[in-house]
Amino acid sequence: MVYLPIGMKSETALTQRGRPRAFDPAAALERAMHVFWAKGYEGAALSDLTRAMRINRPSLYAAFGNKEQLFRKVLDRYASGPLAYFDKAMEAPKARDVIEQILFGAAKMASDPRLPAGCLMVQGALACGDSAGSVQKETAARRAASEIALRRRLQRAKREGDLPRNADPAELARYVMTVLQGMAVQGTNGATRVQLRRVAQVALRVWPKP
Amino acid sequence: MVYLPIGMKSETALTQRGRPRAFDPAAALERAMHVFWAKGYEGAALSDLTRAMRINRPSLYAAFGNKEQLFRKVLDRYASGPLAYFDKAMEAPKARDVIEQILFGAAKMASDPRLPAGCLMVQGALACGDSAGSVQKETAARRAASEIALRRRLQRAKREGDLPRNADPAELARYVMTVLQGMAVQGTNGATRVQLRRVAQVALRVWPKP
DNA sequence: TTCATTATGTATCGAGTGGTATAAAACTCG
DNA sequence: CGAGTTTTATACCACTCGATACATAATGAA
Repeated sequence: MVYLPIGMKSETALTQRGRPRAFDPAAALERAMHVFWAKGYEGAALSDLTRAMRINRPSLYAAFGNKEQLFRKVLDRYASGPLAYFDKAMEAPKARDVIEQILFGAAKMASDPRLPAGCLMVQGALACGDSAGSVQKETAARRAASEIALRRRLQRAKREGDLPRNADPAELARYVMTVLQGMAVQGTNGATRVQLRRVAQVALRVWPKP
Repeated sequence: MVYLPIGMKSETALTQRGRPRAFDPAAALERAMHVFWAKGYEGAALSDLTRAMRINRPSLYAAFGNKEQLFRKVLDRYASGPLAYFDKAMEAPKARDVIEQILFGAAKMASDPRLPAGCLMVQGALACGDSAGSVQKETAARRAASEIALRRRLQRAKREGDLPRNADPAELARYVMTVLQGMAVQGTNGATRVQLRRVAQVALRVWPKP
């Protein structure tokens, strides 16, 4: 499971030396994601994490750094896993489809029975103490980045005549992100998939006809 | 500042005995609210609270019980203070005005420069560890209660012909709560008042004409 | 085998947590 | 003035937190 630096001479190439890992880092990271998702950064104690990941503390530190670095790796995994629907939706040809896929994707994810409720990017570190200020900024920055990406996508749609001339991409993007984040909160409150889908449908009524 | 039990005989009536309080409990509670609001329940350490409240630990425990009871008292204060716009909006005669006042009230509060960003009821205990499970349920229950109150108000509006016959009060109420909670998240991200007002205006476009 | 290397398991560290014991201080009542 | 009562301030408690030291186990290389 060791990734060889490419281009290394075969003479000095290190194969796997020392005692091999007894766990799968990807699976452990997935389990850590669930803990952070359910309890938040501060609410997730290292004992919670190691228990769920089925490794002990030194293994966690050797493989992932420390709690904060583990959380950042979890955020990456989250963005490329449960949140993948977002980037995928951006590739839809029509703006209306982009928004539909985003809203219904969020409704699906935030109420997936196999996953913790809500959204890690929202509830992972929304309000926390000073010691978690760094990860708080990180999640906020990622949320802001999603909004910017969506805004750019809507600006493109406007140039393409896919949105009416009086439409405002910035405020539409912010509106959609607001609904998304609200759906995350609703998810933690136990909202069902049907309920979230209906919220998405209502939210979609504001969409301008092209 | 002692509340006399009514009907007590004047002979045994206790006036203020013992050393008097050196602080104003209402002001201390207000300061505690700001700390919980900014840092969340778990992120607010007792040392943060006592420093902000300008009292020491035993005084806090004597006056407010413990951390959890203090948080519950803070929630009450929050509901009757910064969140008062919500109950007041429910008294508007027309459903459309109710929703407008709620959305613009939230935009105003979540971006008030004199207050922490966002909404205590959302970020106070959204995702947290097991030890905070009780307060987590409390904030979730209060959010749910607000949604029920709003739904009832819209049901009344429908009976009064203030909403079209095909309108669904339950899903409209859930939609409005979703936007509100999303605006709280946007507030923590530093959204300005103008930006939040625009979100409110966009959200209002879904409103059915009566 | 023997050595070097890496992972594991236990046990522990200092710091910070929520909460409290205790005694001095400040008041009212008699 | 005491006597009784309540608050304040200091110091401390047991516990949990994130993080690590250390010895052992398990592998590849020599």
